[in-house]
Amino acid sequence: MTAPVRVRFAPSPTGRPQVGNIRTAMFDWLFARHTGGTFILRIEDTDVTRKVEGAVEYIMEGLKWLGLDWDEGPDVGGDYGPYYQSQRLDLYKQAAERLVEQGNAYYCYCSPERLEAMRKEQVARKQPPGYDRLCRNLSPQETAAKESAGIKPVVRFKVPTEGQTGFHDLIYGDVVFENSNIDDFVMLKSDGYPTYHLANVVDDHAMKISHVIRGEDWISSTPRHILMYRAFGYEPPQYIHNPLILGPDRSKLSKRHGAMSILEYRDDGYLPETMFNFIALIGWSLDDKTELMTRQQLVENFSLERMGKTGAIFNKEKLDWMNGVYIRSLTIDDLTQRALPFLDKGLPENIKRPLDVDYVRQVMPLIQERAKKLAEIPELTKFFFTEELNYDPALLIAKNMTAESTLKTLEVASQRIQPLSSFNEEVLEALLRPLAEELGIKAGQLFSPLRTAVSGETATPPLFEMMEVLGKGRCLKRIDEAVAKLKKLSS
RNA sequence: GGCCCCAUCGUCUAGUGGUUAGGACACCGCCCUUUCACGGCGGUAACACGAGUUCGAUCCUCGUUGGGGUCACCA
Repeated sequence: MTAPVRVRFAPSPTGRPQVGNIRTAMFDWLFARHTGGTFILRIEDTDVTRKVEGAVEYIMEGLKWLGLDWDEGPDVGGDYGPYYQSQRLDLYKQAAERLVEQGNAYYCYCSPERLEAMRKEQVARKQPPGYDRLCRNLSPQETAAKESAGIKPVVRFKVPTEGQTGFHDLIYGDVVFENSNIDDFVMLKSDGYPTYHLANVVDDHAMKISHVIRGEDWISSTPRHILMYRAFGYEPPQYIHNPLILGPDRSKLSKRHGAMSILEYRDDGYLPETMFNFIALIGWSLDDKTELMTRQQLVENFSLERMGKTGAIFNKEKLDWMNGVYIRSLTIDDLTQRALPFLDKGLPENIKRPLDVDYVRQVMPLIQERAKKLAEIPELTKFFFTEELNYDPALLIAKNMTAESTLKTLEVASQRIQPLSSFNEEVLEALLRPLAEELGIKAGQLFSPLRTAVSGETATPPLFEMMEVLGKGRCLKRIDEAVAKLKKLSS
């Protein structure tokens, strides 16, 4: 019989959730949901010095945004709490003391300064850096002396000096390390907090975690964990290390690369559907062609076996493409609702708020297939909202046209548009396309100045649809303004 | 540097002891077209190298090279 699947995402609250960590959380979640297991959120706040205020909230915000709901965690509780490691200090202390009593660990009184000097020297002598085990065999008298001197010790694990320690990773297979290459690492710090090594072993066991999914950068410390499980007499969980997300230079993705929190992607206007789909595809694939998948499809198809073992560069261009695909798949109402906050934030301040939702809804179809991120929608649509257009009058003049001919063309267009009783795409097309012919110019030579006159831009949605949304009054006013600009230009 | 991991187009990837080595992004053409997009069609582009095993290796083994990770009282 196999134990029920219980996986945890165990972030350290040191800032905003990075995509690499979020990906691990996604794999945890996908695996739990696929197997009907339990997904647990545990906060590893054992480094008082690195703790960042609000980080836990950010992490939860990021998870929720992607729809990664947890079954047990700090806010929802569960049978294995508390879910903050800072609230489980006694457990770690007891565990550490137990190993000391068993002879698997010992108190170390070495000062940070001594350790620092030791390391420096080891590096200078080209020796592999590592604790020299000075305190491993302290006599009771020496220990007593250190204690009475008031030195707060750390607890170090007594790593066997011979033999090997290995484990079977579900992705990487068997990985074996020589014990002689592992130093006596710290389990419990002098402030009474555990290190990651101790805390994760104690908690994963206490919380009955069945599978540990984490970044590949943890592989080299896994033997320490195995050694601890053995010392405690616990059965280690299954390990699944996944390859890292790399920056463009192929090194581990970090702030140096502008790395970015998942929340920044949200604020840039990437849809959660996109991020979910895209991130799942970094290091995992279904087959040789399926790329666009819903959350549900991902849950159904996810499997550890199809995870790769090579690090992957985060391909931003492809992300943009995929986001465009998802934006295009939205209904107009949905797109409108999602765009609203971005418009509110990104449109010039002098535009009246709140925005007219119905008007926004009319504009959306015109940019839906053009927007790659929600955050670029204000720029794409600003001329629908602003009164004043500022553009270089020279942009009004199309190919093989002059200021004079353009001026004349616009004047005629204005005259013809004025009497229109209905003002929509069809009517405009029926009026303007023949007009170009009548004037003896190409369609583009008429449409292009109109486009610029009406929008102030040279790249816009289709002219007639745009004019329809803008409305007759505003279009005429803008055409007349363009005429005035041209007059000024030629005078 | 020690230890560990990895290696298919520029990028993300599929793949098999015998394939024209497949897909996607990007890129380049062409088409559509009032601009920009979208869309359609087509194209350039990869098995790091060297041995070995084998009738035959991209695929299996070893080595080389390259890249990455890790060596804290951080996770």
